[in-house]
Amino acid sequence: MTVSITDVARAAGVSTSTVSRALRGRPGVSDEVRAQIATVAAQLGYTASRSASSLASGRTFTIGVIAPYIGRWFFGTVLDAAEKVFSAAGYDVLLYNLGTPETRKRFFTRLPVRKRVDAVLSLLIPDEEEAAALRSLEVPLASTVGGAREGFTVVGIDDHAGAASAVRHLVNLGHRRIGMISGASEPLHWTTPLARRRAYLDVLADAGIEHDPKLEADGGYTVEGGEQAMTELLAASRPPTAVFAQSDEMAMGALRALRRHRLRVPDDVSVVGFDDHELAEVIGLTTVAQPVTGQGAEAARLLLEQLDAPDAEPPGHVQMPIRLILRETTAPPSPRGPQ
Amino acid sequence: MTVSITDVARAAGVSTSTVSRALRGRPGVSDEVRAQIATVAAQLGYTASRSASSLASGRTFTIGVIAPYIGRWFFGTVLDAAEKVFSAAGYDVLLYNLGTPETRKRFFTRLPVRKRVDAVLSLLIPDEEEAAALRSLEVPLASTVGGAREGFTVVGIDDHAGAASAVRHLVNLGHRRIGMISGASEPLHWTTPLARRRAYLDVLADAGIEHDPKLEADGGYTVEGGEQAMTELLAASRPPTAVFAQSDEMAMGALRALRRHRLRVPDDVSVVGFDDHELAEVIGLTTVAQPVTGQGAEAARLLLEQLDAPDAEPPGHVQMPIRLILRETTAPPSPRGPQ
DNA sequence: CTGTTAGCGCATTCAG
DNA sequence: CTGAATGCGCTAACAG
Repeated sequence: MTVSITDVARAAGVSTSTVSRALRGRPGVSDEVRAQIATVAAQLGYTASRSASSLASGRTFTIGVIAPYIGRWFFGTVLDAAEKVFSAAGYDVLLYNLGTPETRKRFFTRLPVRKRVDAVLSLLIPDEEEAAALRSLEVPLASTVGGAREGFTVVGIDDHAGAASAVRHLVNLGHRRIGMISGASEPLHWTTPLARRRAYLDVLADAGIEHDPKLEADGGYTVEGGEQAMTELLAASRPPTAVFAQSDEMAMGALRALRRHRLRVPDDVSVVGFDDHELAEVIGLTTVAQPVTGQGAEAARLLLEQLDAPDAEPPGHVQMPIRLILRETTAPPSPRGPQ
Repeated sequence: MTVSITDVARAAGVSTSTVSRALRGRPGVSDEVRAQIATVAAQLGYTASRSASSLASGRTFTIGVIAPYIGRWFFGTVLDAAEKVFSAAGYDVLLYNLGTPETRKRFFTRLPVRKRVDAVLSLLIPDEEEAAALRSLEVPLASTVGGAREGFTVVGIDDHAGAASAVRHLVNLGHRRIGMISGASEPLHWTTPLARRRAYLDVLADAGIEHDPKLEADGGYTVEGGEQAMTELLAASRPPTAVFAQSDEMAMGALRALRRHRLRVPDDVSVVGFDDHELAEVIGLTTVAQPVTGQGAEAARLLLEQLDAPDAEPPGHVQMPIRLILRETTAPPSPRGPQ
């Protein structure tokens, strides 16, 4: 039924080892024979069985990618970019969507990628135990999120600097009551929201603005969460005149809440997001842009580099540039005061 | 180094076949021995090599998913949903991003999934040659896009009915000059935009409205494309009072163009989209909703069903429900006329 | 219920 | 430059 290397060898009148060498471009085959074999293989529609060749060689030509979500813009975009780099180099991508605690736990205990991938790209921040499990695979590891981590090549951004630039922008515009909608604070090892919050506090302190805990709300990184969080902030006795949302999706939720409350943006309330979501421009959202596609591609590239040169010292942490993009959702506070 | 089935067998004092049977839950092993083996395997941190077991059994427990994009909302969402179903059933997902003509061509000529997957889910519409290539894999095939197709289980929507409901809505509001921003018309086998256009023409004809080719523009399924297309439409001598965009992303681009032209929505121009993108609600976009998550999950489920019962006749075409969602971007035409 | 024996399809020694 | 032999780790008959 399905054509194997033996069929090609027989049809070409050579041995299977010659076929193997010829097709993979290894030395030790005359150009003549090589061309002949290529022709025969094409005719027969031969493709080497990945299972068999990985079993024999130990290499899988497959990269495992683990992510907490796929449908969400940031992750889909990183994945898209990384996949292109991998496939261009002849690697396949094995995808694991680890959104729920159960799937996540099952993945790390059973480690289905063991002996199945040549490297792993993580789009989620593993806790210490999970990181150890990944290291036990003994393959190159990379990540596009979180801070530096032993055994991983992390291609990230300076979350503190990014968040600081957003909040400082609001301060410079003259805002004093600045709220924040933060990302999920639940998994403690998820350092991103912590770093961004730290920046928020630091900038306020620098500006001599007293921190008001009532001006903080959790938006869980979703549009709905952002909407709820904004609603909470508006319910305060003295609502903010400006809000820093830790992600564009939450910022969009905030915009919706403001619209429902008949508040104008930026006249009544200013809003800054974080990410530069593909629709941020459509909406006119002021935000901190991070090179999402670039992060995915760069992480993939660095992983391939390690695969090519296993002995070289892998880079630990690569910082990608960020920049504040001013659009239409921020302005000086209304002279009439909040509301 | 890495622990194999032989190590487990030796440690448990049984043969490798018993270990194999025990760990895969096959009959013919006493509960006692099975439990013992499970313990030993866990202690040693044993995971069966997928390469070896697929080579031996012919089954890969892997599903190939091919998509034209991943970062774009529709595809990311379908993929997310499908992956969850597959992984819950113990299957891994091999992802192929076939966005460019080159990657696409390479995939279909080399067919890297051959002997590597137990089934294929396609998020793109293959042309006849590509479909034949997939059929040659001799594994169950499913798709979430396009119309019925031989050898495929297609979980789609009634594009004609969906588009018709959108255009009819505009007609019912009293619009006579109704424009359309269509999806990429380039690959001829891409039937979706054709079906939606057909519906547009049909509804206009039904309403006794003469079709004006100047009221159609191509938006290539992107936000930027939608913006450009809308700009073109506005440049017409008699611009439309309402526009049907074949995707929400193009509708969002249209909204942006309208804003730039200082036209109010829906007062000056009404806009309807298609998809119910996650941000459509945030923007208040009237649109035709399709159950994207449901389509991905259902297609995955049907594929697994075929894997479980290879002899059963696979369903050819499953129609998922659609519905028009009225929000804030559509209203009767302004009594003052266009502009 | 359990062990023995053969491959699955290929890459890689080692000879020639 | 080429072919013959060996084994990667596992599953699937086949015996017992």
